[in-house]
Amino acid sequence: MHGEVSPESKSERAYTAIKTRIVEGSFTPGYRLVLAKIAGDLGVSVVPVREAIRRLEAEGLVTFERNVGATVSGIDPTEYLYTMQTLSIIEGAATALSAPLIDSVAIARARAVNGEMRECLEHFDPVRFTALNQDFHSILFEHCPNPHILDLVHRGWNRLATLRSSTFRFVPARARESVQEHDALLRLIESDAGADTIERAARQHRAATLDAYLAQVSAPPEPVPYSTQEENQ
Amino acid sequence: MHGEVSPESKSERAYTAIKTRIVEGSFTPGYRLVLAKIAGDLGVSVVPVREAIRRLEAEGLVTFERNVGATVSGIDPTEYLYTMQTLSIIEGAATALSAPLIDSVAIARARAVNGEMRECLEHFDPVRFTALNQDFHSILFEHCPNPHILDLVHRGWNRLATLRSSTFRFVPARARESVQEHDALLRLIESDAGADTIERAARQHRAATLDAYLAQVSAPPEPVPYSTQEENQ
DNA sequence: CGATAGTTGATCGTATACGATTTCGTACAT
DNA sequence: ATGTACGAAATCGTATACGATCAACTATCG
Repeated sequence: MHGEVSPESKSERAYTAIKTRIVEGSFTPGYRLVLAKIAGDLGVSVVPVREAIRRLEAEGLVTFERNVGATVSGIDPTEYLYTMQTLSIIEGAATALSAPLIDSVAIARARAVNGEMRECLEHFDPVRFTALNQDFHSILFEHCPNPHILDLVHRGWNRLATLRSSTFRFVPARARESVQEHDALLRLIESDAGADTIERAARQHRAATLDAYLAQVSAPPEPVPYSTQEENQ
Repeated sequence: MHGEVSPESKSERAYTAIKTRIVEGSFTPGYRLVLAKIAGDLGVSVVPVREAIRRLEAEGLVTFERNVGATVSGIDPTEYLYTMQTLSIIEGAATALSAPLIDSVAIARARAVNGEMRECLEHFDPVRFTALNQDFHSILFEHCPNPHILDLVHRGWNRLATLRSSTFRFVPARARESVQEHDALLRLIESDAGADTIERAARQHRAATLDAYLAQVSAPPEPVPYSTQEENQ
């Protein structure tokens, strides 16, 4: 048992391994990515790991500083804001472009997922709800014919995943509205509403979640021990 | 005595060097990026070059294939289409977000640039016109407060630069319309039109260039797959 | 007691070396 | 003449080695 043809390079494996741990949350924001450590864990040398980290850097999942090292990015609360805003635009467009290509089967699946979300509202589990939320939206934008846009949407979701906020943990009230808006969105798509209408609705849907979050964090008295300056609006 | 403290790593230098040559066009699409060659030219080893290429790969400027190598991407004409469509969305949003922050000085500068473009129409030089076009739009979106979006706009422009088509070489007729639309866009911004209006105008402006290009390259007047007919609602 | 210079350890940056894979040309057989 | 098999050259992938840099700690001086 030797020489199994490995279809993916070690660099690739390092990339997916690190990315997975970041997205799944075992590498939390701020986590220090030490090259030798990771290389050791994966049983490879540092060179492939370096390449992997360069890619992750270009994607914005990790922050890199010369002669210091890489850390999982996403601590900054303004980062969340920027990411959500960007995603509202990109995902809105992706959903609109995708809409004409969504068949009734996909609609039914989306509706089923949204049903689960509705059930989930009872004994509320923010993490599960967020996961379902991603499933739901994936169904809607995954048919987007423009691969660039689709890629940007995925990157946006990954970024959000690193922030691990589960958003809805902070604004549980928003969850209920969210489910309703999902239904409305599905109806729009089903009725072949104009791309413009769908785009606006999808963007608005996400923007509303962001607004709810912002309203929430600006009210409570407990300031975060890190940096809490900036962003007045 | 020893070399001046170099604030940037060789990896960094390799990155900017390669990127510059791609954007400036001395590395044309399809160009084969041989690691050892580049390393030799830059007087470094292959390791930093590999890292640089990984980053460029993640940005989409180069395409990478395992055990084969990297090539400057952008040969595919559909790539142009996808990039333009994506950019129309991103740049539209960036311009709209930027608009409220554009002061009269910037407006004046933009108007001056557009004046040069108008002059340029006489003895038409597509390359110069395209460069001015970038200057013009840069003034409009550069104030965008969301760094992610701004970054995406830059990446989009870079991608376009690699395709080096100068677009207007293919559709010179579009140049004249373009200048007029620029004026209209400036008027909208000056009059504090709604973000929505500005976004729509900016997006439409770029989409129209894309449509003109598509109409040009496909002689048979087929309904174009990804054009911008989405004004119904 | 506080501040600053020196020292040590951890970690990064890059070069070099060598095995692995692909590509392409050439010779041979049909 | 065409197709296949073999082999050599080019290029990539990864490991290892070592110098460079940064951060933390300690010791010494005021």
